[in-house]
Amino acid sequence: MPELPEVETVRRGIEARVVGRRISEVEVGRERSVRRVGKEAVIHGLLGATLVSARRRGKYILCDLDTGEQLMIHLRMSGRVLVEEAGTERPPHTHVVLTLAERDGVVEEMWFVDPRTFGEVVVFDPARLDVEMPDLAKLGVDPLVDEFTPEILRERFARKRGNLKATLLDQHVLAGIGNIYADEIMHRAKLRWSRVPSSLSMRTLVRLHEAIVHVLTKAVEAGGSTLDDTQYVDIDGEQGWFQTEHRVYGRAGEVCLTCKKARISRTVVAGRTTCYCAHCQH
DNA sequence: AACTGTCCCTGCAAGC
DNA sequence: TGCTTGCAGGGACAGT
Repeated sequence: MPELPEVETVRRGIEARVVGRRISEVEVGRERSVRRVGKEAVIHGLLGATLVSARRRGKYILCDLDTGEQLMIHLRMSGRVLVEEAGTERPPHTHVVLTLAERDGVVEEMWFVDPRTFGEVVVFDPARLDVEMPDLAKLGVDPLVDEFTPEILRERFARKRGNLKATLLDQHVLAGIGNIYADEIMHRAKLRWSRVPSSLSMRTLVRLHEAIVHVLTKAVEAGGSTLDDTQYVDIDGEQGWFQTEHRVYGRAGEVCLTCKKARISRTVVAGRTTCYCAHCQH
């Protein structure tokens, strides 16, 4: 499932293969994928435009266009972005196709593919961010893009009386962490999901901060995680391999790789499957 | 204000 | 074998 590392991998692919290219044709097959602003706005906003950058905040991919507008892509659960030569057979659930004008005699297409249709493609005027993209405007701190220190973590956690896992998943607090990396981060920090964020000592916050940066950075280096039951791949169709580094996620019932004593426990927190080691995490 | 539960959607795997 | 059921989950939204 695309979280910060998977989204960052896709962003890099867009930067390498799509930025600088003019969009010569736009096809929208499924209107649900463009539900926020509608089919006409997306087609009108992208046709003839050139992507001039590919940035990311949390799980949002943001591309500046030479028209002054921005393209936003959110993969949600099952979204994928692929670039293939025009004429290549498109996979099922290809909902948006951007044809990239000919370069070196080759015409390519950027596909937005999304079986579960939670993902979306939006074109908007950045001056109207607060109105059109309130979720993006209220996004929390991105641990790899924004300034991120243990002190910032302390400020963000100060009034949080719920549990640590729900807080790590709250995109208004920190942006980019999803279910897999929340579990992996808490295991590295040796913290139980049930800890209360506002009660954590500065020493503990320093440990958590290190775990957040470490896990996300290593996962980005690995190209993200590709799980058995999902089809996450990068823009060239390549899998990530961070799943081989997972120490708790998807390992319920197996022996903990760190203490080699306890078996990984499984429970449901904030509606999400949660895996942790009861021996290592307190 | 902060937190919890529900819903959206499809593919896949387990169970009968 | 072929069906049904459950599960996966990001984030908006409604309700407490």
